[in-house]
Amino acid sequence: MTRPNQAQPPTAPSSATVIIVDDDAGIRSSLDSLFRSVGLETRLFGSPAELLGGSLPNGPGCIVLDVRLPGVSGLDLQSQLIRQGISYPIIFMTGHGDIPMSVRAMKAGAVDFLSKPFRDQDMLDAVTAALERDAQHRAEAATKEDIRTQYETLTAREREVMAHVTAGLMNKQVAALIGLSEITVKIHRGNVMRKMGVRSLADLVRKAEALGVSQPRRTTDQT
Amino acid sequence: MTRPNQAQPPTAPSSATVIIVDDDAGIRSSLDSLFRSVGLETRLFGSPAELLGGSLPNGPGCIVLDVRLPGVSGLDLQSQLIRQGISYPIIFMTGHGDIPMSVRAMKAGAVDFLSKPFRDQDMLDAVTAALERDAQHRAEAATKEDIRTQYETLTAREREVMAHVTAGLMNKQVAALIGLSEITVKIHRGNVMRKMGVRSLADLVRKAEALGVSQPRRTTDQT
DNA sequence: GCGGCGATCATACCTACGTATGATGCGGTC
DNA sequence: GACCGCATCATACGTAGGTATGATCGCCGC
Repeated sequence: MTRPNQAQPPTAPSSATVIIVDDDAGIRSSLDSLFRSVGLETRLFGSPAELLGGSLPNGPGCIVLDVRLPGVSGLDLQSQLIRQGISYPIIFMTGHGDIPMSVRAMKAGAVDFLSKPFRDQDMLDAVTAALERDAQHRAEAATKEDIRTQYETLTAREREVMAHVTAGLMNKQVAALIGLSEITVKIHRGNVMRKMGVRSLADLVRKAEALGVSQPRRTTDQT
Repeated sequence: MTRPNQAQPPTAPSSATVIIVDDDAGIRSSLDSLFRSVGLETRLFGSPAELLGGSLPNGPGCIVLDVRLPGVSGLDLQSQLIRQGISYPIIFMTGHGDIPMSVRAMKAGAVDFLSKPFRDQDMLDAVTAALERDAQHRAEAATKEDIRTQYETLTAREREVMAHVTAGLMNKQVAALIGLSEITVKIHRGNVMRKMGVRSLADLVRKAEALGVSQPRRTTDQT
């Protein structure tokens, strides 16, 4: 099995990694085969500890996780990963699950919850959905990260001015509010536009929204 | 049972309605008592048909639904309500449910999925969560509806100008783009600001974003 | 056919924005 | 101590935005 398609767009499913966590070596092996047969990379772990100890791939992917695991349970691992900011979508498998367990997992954001035995196709469908969700999440996170990187080049004053400007205040109002002359506000404002990589106020407002900066303010009609 | 609390804030839990759908009159009755005991209004239905035929309350609320129902199943009813734009959060109950059923319901947006018999407190917790979700949803929908109402007072030209202006174009660019003089664009722009009830471009941009109007445009640094 | 509304444009005036030039002061760093 | 980044402000000029006044034109409904 050679892989003739290495130079593909990074969002292509074939460059994604499925992280398999199950204490049954047989299950790991058959899932490994299943995912590799459709061109996916895999990483196998026998326990949550192994997963947390080992290094996770950086690229797109998802986790396929048995609920009943040695040490920490799958659901606990889910919470733990969420707390650690590891945001791979999770698909649960279980041999002896019950409804409350599945509901808890889904409430916590699981993509799917499959009872063993499951059909290969069901698992592949779930993984496809998970990878789509991951790709979506990554795209949003990347955009937001770029904006945040730009925002971090701003000085304290520039951030202050940005907040007020994107809230809809005029330069003179900003000046009065933070005790500056209008010309100084203009300079800061110009710096903000340059550092944030925008050429219109509209785009600056959008970036400010993405960052959660700026108070929306009351501007509804009359005085 | 008089209702001494008619003049309350609309978001107060006690003014919310729980819509109960179950074919078992005993269950209906005991759920009715449970919810009324904590100050909630109730509406009882024995089948999906009754629910769809009857008139639903306009105010905040949620639906408590048995999965197994005469005629349409609870899950089908869920899809149907979604298609009809009825967005009450749904809590499922079941006596003989299985995991795939619960997963399907949760994927489709159910708040919770309780197996009978359940503890009263679990049901109340689920309803509380559902009402919170509903309140959140209503607040967002109301805001968006207000903005849309304003947007609908705009003429075709005004909407066109609004889209370009909120995309970050200058008046003269908008004018060239749609073949007008700059002064005409200014007039439309002024009308847009007035009709949309905003006094700053920043606020207009935010409303445009909420409406999904305006193309974000490429403004990243260099030419 | 007349009135109203929307659309179009011109002139004019004022305000707001943006930037260049030049200058001062402060708090760090090398 | 010299240098640098940041912040501050003034003057000045050019562009962009906003609105008022006034006018023409086309469409639609009464």
